[in-house]
Amino acid sequence: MPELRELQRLATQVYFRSGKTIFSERAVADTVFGLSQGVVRLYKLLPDGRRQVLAFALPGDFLGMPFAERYNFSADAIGEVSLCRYSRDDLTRFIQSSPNIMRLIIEFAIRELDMAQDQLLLLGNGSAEEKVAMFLVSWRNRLARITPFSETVPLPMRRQDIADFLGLKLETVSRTLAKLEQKNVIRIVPKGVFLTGLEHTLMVTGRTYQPQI
Amino acid sequence: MPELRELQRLATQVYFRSGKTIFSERAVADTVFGLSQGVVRLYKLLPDGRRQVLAFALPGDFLGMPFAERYNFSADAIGEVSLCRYSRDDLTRFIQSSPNIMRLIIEFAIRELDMAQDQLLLLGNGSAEEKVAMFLVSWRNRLARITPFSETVPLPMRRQDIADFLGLKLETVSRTLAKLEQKNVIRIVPKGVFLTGLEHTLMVTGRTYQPQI
DNA sequence: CGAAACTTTGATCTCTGTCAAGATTAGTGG
DNA sequence: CCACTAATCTTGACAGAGATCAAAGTTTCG
Repeated sequence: MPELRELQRLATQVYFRSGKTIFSERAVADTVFGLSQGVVRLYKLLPDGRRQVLAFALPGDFLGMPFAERYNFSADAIGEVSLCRYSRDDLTRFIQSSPNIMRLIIEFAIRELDMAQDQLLLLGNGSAEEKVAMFLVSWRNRLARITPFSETVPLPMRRQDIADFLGLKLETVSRTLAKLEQKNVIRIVPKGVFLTGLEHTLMVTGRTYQPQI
Repeated sequence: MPELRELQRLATQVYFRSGKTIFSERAVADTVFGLSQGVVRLYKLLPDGRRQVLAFALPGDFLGMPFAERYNFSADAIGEVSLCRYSRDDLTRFIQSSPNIMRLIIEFAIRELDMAQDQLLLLGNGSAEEKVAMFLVSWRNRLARITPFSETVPLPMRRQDIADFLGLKLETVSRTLAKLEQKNVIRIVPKGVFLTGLEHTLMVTGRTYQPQI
């Protein structure tokens, strides 16, 4: 689509170091980001400090929605991150200029919604083992779209991040990974896991998250 | 907005009796529905029969998304329901005809996404009591937008539906309602509850679901 | 009225959370 | 490069919220 070239010109490259917050929930969303490199955790906080990680964004993902007044969640860098920053006004003008782009945005929103709903299914119904297994498989599948496929899956995020994503405690994540290793369906390696027969333990659903864009 | 009159002419009124399925997940979405009267439960199923209720739709809500190829969830009537049915092609043409409408759709999608993410926060972090209390308050608030405000909140859905919405078992929902009644923050009445000091028990978050459209 | 569906309540069990102690890894400065 | 400290991760023991199993009570509806 020729419009996408145009979009490039509106972007400013920005960088964040590991752990830095890119934006915070409820802040006015005068900029929108597209992730170029690295991994970003998107999350919401409760007043008492409990946290729900909504997603781990990968290169190609949008952070924040055009047309949303404020950010609906916070985002911070997991490792070094580089982003395209767009001014919201520029982006809005750009989007409004083309029904094609409009439609892309709607389809993007629908995919996001579907992913969130799949996660609801998992959070509401899964055992710890189902949750962790499902997370590993869907993470592997998403990575496979942007890097050469490998059964050794890097896990740049902390155990605490995974726990908050799955609605578990970090000890439970750790124990569950150990259990999966006992079952010989994964092997835990530094900063990642090596997947073997994991799919078979996933009777939870034949579906995995559809990667975006 | 004058376009909304136009939209009326594209609709066919349809009716469903209590318990009937309006559409099923994964089916080709050649029609889109707007809910006129009644309550609809939106849900996903796992192969083994576990169910996640994603939302209870109220009059004014859209069921299914324009531009989505297939339904991402199933929907059935809770009580008698009347709907506006639109052919997807008609609706697509109509939407594409106006950037204003396009934008409304995007904003609708964003609201839906935000609601889903709030529910993730609740499912991942809430105790049974927080979940039930939060459900009652947000349900009351949504109803308040379409019917004269009343502290007696009708609950047309089954306990099982509430349980599947909150990621609990129906016995737990029943027990938790009983506990809230003991605490004198609700009173259980036939087909509903009477709310008294419930907000105070909600330290979970000051936020409640934003009703849609 | 009677059967089926739904809800409540009770007893027990189990998974996950909680608390705590080590082990491992990462980061820093000498 | 190594020693030292802080952060992260693993593992253990125990407790508790919610699940499971079961039965009784209530509502719905033909």
